[in-house]
Amino acid sequence: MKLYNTLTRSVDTFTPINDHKVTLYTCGLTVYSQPHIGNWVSYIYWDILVRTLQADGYTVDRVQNITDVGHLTSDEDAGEDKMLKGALKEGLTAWKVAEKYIEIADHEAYDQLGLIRPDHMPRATEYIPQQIAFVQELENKGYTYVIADGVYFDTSKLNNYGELARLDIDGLQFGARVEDTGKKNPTDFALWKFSNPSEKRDMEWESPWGVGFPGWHLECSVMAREILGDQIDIHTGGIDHIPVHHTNEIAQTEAVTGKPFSTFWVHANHIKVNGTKISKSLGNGFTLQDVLNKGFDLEAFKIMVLSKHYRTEGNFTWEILEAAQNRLNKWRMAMDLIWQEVVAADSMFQDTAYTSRIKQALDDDLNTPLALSIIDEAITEIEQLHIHKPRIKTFAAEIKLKIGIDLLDGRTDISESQKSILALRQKARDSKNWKESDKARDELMQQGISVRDTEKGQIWSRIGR
RNA sequence: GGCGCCUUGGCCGAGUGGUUAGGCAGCGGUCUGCAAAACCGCGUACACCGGUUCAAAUCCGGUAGGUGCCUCCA
Repeated sequence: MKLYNTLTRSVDTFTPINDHKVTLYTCGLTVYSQPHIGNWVSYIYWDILVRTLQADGYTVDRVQNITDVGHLTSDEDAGEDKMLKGALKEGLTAWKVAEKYIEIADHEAYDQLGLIRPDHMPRATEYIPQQIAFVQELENKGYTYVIADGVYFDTSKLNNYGELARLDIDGLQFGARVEDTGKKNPTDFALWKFSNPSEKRDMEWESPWGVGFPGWHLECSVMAREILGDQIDIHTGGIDHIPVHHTNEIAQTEAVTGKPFSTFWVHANHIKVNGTKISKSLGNGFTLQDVLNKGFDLEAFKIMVLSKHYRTEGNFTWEILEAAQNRLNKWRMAMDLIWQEVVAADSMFQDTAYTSRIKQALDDDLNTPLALSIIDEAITEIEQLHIHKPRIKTFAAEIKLKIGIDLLDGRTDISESQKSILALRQKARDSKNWKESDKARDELMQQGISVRDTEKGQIWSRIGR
């Protein structure tokens, strides 16, 4: 398959380090508040990435971390601790806040959105000794220095620092909005922060340098290395991570290992809400529950997300979501044909003609909008009664596997009594008893089943789900 | 202020030099009552100006508007 690599700024053919196994690391959520739809957008794309790699015959070994330790609200010295902030707000300890939102995020991602669960979901707090050991390695190699508030990474020791983001180091200066805390270079970042003695922290640990907590970027480098090894195939994240977080992950890991960290860096663009960006600090993000409360299916939300490419910026409005819901309804209603005895058109449905094109689209840098348009084509052909029931079922199974959307989800044949109403209606129609036939139609409609008359006879479909 | 990105028909959104994207909404029509979320047909779109080329939505330059990062965030 081909993937856009932020390192090279081009769409490159993907080849893993090992023949059939792909190691994949995804930056996970910081679990201090309710996830919003913007958070899920990226994970929906990474889900497609995993599915596509699997369809290409790879075994995917995937790590998605859980950031359950509070790094500061700023990469610099100033700012509040996010976990503490969340804890304070809810009257809980930082540990309890983490527990709460881990549970919520887990439910939303894997139960509600039906994403594939990563193979490893390590928590930052479970890797404290390893993080300390990692900093010691950096210290031994001479990449660190200690100042009043913590242990810092000296970015000037690397000659390729900032390569990923193409940072213009000379153009960066100690900014006016950042206090000068004694860092040697503006891009230097904390590896280990010391606890402020005047402040009570829920989360702090002993270290060779003093009591404190790990810096923001450390956990990803450490957990990726501990679980997947020194070098990985793909590292994913949101575009916001390019200039700082991923840049610093690369700096730390490559300083320790002396080898390229990840072959591919893949970044998802953000979705906006009504044209402005979603930001946790602005608190303007809708949640999955908001989507459900408005009567939409989460699969419609997934379709809305996938109808744009992962690298282009998206926008969320209820109108756009409604269009996606209508599209989903149409797909599902076509599926109802597999329960019905309709006379097929001359040619029969060719599932593989569509699924191979879908695979091709996904292999081309995850072109999900194109893949969805191919589903549209397939559905149109099915609606034209080019039917072959086993192939429609195979097609639906393939869509579920490759796209993660179950077209047959919860759909069943109509009941015997509903079938007899249908038969009665046909009888009434044959004798042109319109009053009776309309009554039957109304009765079925009340049960959520619409009937339409075609030259091939009556066709029913369930409305919505 | 510095560094980026974006601009496709009412809405969403593929497409990177010449061939129909697709969906949603809308309009018209079809199927021997009506209806229908079904089918068929309809929009001749690519911000603006200039350049390159036999040929540009697609390449180059400029203009305008929008937007992102430079503070946490997918």
